[in-house]
Amino acid sequence: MKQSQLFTKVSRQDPKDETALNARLLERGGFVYKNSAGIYSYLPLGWRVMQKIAQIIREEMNAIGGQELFMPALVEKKYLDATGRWSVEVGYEVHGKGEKAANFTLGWTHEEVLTEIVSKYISSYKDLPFAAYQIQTKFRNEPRAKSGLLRGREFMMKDLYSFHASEDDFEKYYEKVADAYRKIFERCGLKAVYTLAGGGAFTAKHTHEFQVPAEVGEDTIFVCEKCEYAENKEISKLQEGDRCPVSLRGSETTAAIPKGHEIASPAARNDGKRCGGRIYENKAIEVGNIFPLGTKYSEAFDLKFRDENGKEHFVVMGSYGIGLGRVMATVVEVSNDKAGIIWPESVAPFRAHLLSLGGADGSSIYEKLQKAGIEVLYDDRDLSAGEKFAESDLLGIPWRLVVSPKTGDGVEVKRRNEGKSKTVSVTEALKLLK
RNA sequence: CGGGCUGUAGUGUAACGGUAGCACGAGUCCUUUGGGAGGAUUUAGUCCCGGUUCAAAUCCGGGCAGCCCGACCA
Repeated sequence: MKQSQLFTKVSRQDPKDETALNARLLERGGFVYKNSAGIYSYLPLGWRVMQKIAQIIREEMNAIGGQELFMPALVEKKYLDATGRWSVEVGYEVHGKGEKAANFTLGWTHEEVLTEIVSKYISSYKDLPFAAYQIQTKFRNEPRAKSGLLRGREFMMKDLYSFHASEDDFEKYYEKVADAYRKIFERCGLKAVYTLAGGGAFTAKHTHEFQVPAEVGEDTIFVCEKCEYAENKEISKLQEGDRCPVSLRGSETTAAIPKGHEIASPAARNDGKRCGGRIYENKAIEVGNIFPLGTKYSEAFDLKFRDENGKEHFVVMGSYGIGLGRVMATVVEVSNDKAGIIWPESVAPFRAHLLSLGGADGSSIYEKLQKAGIEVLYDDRDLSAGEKFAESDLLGIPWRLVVSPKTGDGVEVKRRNEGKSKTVSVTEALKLLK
């Protein structure tokens, strides 16, 4: 894409009244536009990042058998009445003009909707297990939207739901999803800590969150320095300075640690006894969560199956969420410098940022890059070198290519996260970027 | 939902109760071109409603909005 045609522009100054780094950098760069507090438009650059994140999530969800679908954003009252969640305050009630009472809510979660759908198709143990997910806008009536994209009233979420014939089967899948989540966050360039937590409005059981340590985070977690075992402060009995309670190899699992948790960290498998590492307190951003739902929703919608003996049972369920905007904002929070964002290659809006300086024409290189299938943003505008460099740094595209009278037939290549550049032939540059 | 702070061109900011100014941006023209270039010229603003006053961006009341703290929360 040619930058001269990009309708958004970067701003030199931070937006007023915005302290969260992700909001400042993403708004300045023209990745997002704030329409209202906690409500954002994703502009072309930001939307490309979201698509990259969505694609990574899709690949990992599909890899564990997730079937993608798409459910309504308008959820009829009857669904939430079935579980007594109509009155939960996080929802926005909606009604048509002229109707007195709200008969719908803007979907803030979809357990009920999907469970009802599934109940029309599932009848035998042979139909289980399976999992389905969607990537969709969720609406939550946040009393206080804050921290840029981190807590919004409207946000893109991937929600996966799984359906099982037994608790055992569910638990196996739960671990599978946890692994998929680890891959997703790693691929997005995030170091997420698997954290034991509470379940809020979704379940009375313990759940797990994926937390990325960051000052701006609104959660507090206790993390073991050694094995990375972590608990959310909301439910934890730990304190900073405590010794890690995890029993390694799971042979001495304490009551506080749910089954399966002892394999949270590969490091934990190398030792035969208690971990004993020091516990640290950290602020963290919750980028994903996984919930056991038990039979709460299947009971509400009479979702049953018959086993081998013809006996009826309720389906055991789990739900698993990732906030896409929150992932994007978290990447910005943990990957930046004074000049701007440093996108990991996996989620960057473009792979290369080509700048032409001093009236040089970069169009032939631009075409070659495009022909080679490399996503490139070409800054073909008539601006000073300093301005182009500064904007390029702010946008944070991983590879910067410069053509100018100085570079002759070659092209100067620099990575966003490195200081030095080198001038190479165009062929060489294409090879580097492949 | 409680508390605090703040609302002035597109953005960031100034103005004692008395002429709304500056910078950046944007438009046009010329000159420039390796770390946010220079000149000329144009553009555009006091959140809303009410009150006090000869006079309100400024003081008062009420809304609305934004940010931050708390409560709440995927």
